Amino acid sequence: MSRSRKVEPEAAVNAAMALFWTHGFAGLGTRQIEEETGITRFTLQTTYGGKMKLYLTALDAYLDSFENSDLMNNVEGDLESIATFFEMRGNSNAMPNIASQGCFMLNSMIEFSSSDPEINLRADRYFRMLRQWFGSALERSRENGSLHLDLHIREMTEILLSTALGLNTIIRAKGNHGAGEKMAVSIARMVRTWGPSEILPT
Amino acid sequence: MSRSRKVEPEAAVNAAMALFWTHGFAGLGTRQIEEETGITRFTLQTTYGGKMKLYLTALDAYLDSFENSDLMNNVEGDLESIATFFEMRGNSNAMPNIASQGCFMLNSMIEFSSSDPEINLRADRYFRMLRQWFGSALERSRENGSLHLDLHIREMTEILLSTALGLNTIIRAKGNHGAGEKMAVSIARMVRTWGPSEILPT
DNA sequence: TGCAATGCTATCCGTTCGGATAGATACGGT
DNA sequence: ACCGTATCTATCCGAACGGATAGCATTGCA
Repeated sequence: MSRSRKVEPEAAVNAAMALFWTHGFAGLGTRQIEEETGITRFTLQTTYGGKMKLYLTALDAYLDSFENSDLMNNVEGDLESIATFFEMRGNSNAMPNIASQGCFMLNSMIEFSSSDPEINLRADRYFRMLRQWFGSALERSRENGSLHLDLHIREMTEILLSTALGLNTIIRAKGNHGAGEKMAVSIARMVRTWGPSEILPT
Repeated sequence: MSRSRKVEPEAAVNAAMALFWTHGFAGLGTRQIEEETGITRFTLQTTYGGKMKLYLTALDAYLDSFENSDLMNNVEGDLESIATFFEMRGNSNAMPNIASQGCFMLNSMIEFSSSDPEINLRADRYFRMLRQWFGSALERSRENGSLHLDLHIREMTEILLSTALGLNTIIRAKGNHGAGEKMAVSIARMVRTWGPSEILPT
């Protein structure tokens, strides 16, 4: 058989994910990938198919872990789950350090604009996931009778999507979750006003 | 005296703005700047101080034109102005083509993260402008009695900021304003529910 | 009409880019 | 112990990068 790998593929992809997440695609060189992941430039070509393929692999891994997270698979999700989602995103203690770099998928969409079909596919997957999760949580709230009747679920879903993107933007721009805390708390509180009680504690 | 310039500085900076806006900083080479703006690489160094300085100049011009726009200087701005702002942003016919590339400042924040002090200064200016405009429009609505008493102006300002960022993100990701229309309309409608009448037409 | 000033053209520089290649090395089945 | 195989190390490549420089062209004023 063959010589054993210096770095396990999973660890390598995770390390590459963090690097691309932080520096973007154009901002990260293959030599830096080599240094910080342990992947040699040779292996980058032969095993991972080059820089762009590795990037897409890392992005897929990112979306996979998002999709497989406890949060996204909580079949009991309702209005309160949504509020908690935003509160967590803006809380430094609840999030890993890397999340201070915003959202990898969002960063990717901004860098590539809509010019790369492979990126577009993944962006669509991301939007689908978020809309689906927000939408079904709102539906569940409606069924529970804990959502105002005059709210449009489709429209509220768009609102939630936009605020989630905005929150990740400001976190990246400021470089820490704390900077998004005020925004996250505001969003969470707004979401709760969509529930039956609309009294806001001051 | 000296030889006259081939390209007027203002036109050159505007052309550079559109290029950086579209391709980002790392994604745009000095030779491409040369070809598409008429600025020679020589002049880029001597007159504009290099690629980064030109980028910052273009970014400042972007923020200036934003600050000096009719919209931002409407001293009568209220809840309806905010709703209109979002509707316009998502309307292809009301926006210049370049706006399908999202917001130059947002793109810049994502690309540079929080690593460049010069970019951070401009990001802060941008946030200040948006928060100030949203905030004062909300205050005016409150004074007019056309804002729900139980709404917190500071928190609604954060919501509006996040949705504005999110809207620009999705427009860039999709490559056209139309893609943001559903989101924009949803945001506008939510804003109007903050007014005295909370009945939503279906 | 000549002169000083400035932008122009053309070329060169060193660096870094992503990727390719050749030979050394380590591994596991036989 | 040997051998095939896959990964390693160590280069090398052409291209593109941002920037620098020398000399030509053009300008308005003296």
